[in-house]
Amino acid sequence: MELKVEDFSLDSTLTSGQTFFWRKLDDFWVTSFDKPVKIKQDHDRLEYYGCTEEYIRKLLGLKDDISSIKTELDKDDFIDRAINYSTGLRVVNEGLWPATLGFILSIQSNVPLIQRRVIALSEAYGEAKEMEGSKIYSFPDYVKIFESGIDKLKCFKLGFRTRFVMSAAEYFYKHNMSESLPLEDIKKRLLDIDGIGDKVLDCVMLYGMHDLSAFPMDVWILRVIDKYYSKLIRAAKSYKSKREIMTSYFGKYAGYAQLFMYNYSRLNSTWK
DNA sequence: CTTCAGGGACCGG
DNA sequence: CCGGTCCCTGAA
Repeated sequence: MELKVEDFSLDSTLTSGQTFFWRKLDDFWVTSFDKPVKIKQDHDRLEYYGCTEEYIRKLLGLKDDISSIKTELDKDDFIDRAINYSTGLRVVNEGLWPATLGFILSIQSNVPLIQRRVIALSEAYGEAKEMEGSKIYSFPDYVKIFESGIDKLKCFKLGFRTRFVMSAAEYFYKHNMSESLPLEDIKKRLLDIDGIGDKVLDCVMLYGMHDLSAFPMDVWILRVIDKYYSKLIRAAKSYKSKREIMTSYFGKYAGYAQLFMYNYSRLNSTWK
């Protein structure tokens, strides 16, 4: 199966720290959020197996009108540079639970470490499925995590994140966390989970629910806005007040501005 | 060997 | 709002 794309880069989208459950096997990127899927890009052509075109377009943010979004966000010199540096980048839409687990595991961690943790958990709490002869584990299941108990989870050396992961698994197990709930209800519920604060919440809403108005601020973004948007944020000290200012500045697509700025700010990072 | 930071959250004051 | 602390890993 294949699909034409424009202003899209599979490599940069999947290695930009939004999603942690992809592996590159030969020329293909492979994942299994529920069933095994593999995708390869050749210029403006995406070649994919294991799912529908609709699935791909949703998962990789290909439904977004990226040129309109970039035009609307292009409000100053700095974001203009970030936009031009981020050709092909899209905000993914990987689902509520995958984003919740991924960004709990991201706390005080670097990207390769997060990826290793998700892979390791998938081999214990995911389901092994076959794809063209090779075994692919699906995303860690919160039911299995909860039912297996805390002692097993400790084997994965997640540090203080162990109880956070169990808290999330228990919450998803016991409550109805449907993605079709109103966004405000989902936010309120997520904050009841031990290990989800403002920042992780914003990541889950942006990358898990594709709420493009969400504006997660990690240490890199905070450095950037302190430097380049100091006039805007002025007296704002707290996370909430800074977020309020930045989202009202960039508008309903603030999440894309955040992704471009994050990507641009990591030019000199150690793992790129 | 030690030190430090990595896409923070939580608790106490 | 501020500052200390939490667990683990890898780089310096």
